[in-house]
Amino acid sequence: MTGREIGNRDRHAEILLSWYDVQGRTLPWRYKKGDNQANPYHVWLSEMMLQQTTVKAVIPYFKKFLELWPTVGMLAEASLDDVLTQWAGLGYYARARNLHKCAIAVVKDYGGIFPASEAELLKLPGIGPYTSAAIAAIAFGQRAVVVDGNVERVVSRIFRVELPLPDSRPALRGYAAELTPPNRSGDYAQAMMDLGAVVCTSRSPSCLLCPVSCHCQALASGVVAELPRRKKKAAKPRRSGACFFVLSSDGHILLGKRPDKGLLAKMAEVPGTEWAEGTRSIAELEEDAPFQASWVLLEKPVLHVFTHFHLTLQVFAVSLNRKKDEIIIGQSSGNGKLYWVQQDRLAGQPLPSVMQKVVVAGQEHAGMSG
DNA sequence: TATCCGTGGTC
DNA sequence: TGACCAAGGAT
Repeated sequence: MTGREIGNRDRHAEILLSWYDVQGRTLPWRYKKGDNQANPYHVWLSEMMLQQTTVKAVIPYFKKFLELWPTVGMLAEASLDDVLTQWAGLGYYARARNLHKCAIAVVKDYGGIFPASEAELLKLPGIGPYTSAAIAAIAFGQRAVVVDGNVERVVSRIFRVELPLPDSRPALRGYAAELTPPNRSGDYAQAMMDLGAVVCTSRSPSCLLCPVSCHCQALASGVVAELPRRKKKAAKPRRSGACFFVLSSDGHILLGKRPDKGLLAKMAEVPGTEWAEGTRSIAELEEDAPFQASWVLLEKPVLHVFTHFHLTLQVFAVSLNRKKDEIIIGQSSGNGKLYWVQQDRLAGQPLPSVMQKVVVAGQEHAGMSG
């Protein structure tokens, strides 16, 4: 290590904080000029939503949650079903279940006041190493080493780390710790993440606009775009199944509730078959309908990509008279009873995006067939 | 340690 | 179209 590089490390935080003071983004969960400190509830809520999720996707959800539940105490008193409903579309629904669980724990164990230490925060549901460090630094001004995907990318470039992720994680964390200053820890953390989000991006980084480009070993070596390296991921398998869209003459749709654990746990669904690898015949799929009816197979299946598999969902549809037919009704995959929901009240249901697609497909079909 | 867990955008 | 990626955590 040369003397110049050591000197650069000392200057790194200083330069980055100056850049942040001018270039830092205005985001709904950041304290505004004139406020002393961010609101811990706002910081926590935003960090939970931002896990593996883009700022753009989070902003409308963050605002909606604050309007509905302005304090952690009010969120704790909400029903899990309401929280899931409002979270619907944002993905990774375990976050919403942990959000609710955590709010209850903060009220019960800490009198509704978030603990300020990284170690205490880490004990709470849904709060891991990244989120505990981020809250401690941003909400409580404590020195904490905040390492997210942005920081990993920035640091791997500054130090030209050739070892691929995730093997490089311990080394990247060590470098991040070296760079983290004792003061303005929260601003520094957000500055690093802003830098990663706006300048030191994964694709086509803007090195000409980078305030710390003179410290960047990857830039000096001409390998910025190649870092960080990552181990190749396995190809996603394909699964398929069917959904059964039932529309009543008085405008109700039949829904079920998913199991308490696993994929899309506790969310609402259009009842259907299991999602298995391989392709079953249409006739075979129809045998799994919740009841006998004149099912019509929609022309186009619903396609959806989950984290670890591709899904092709055949959609069967039927219209019937809810009162006259007094069905019949089978069970959802969650082993619960199916229930009717008015079409204009679907926003009150915790329907994940894949099921929103199914509903839209079914409604389009119903509209076309009169 | 490896796998599971959503979604939308980009190239 | 498909692969990759984004403010990770739980098991």
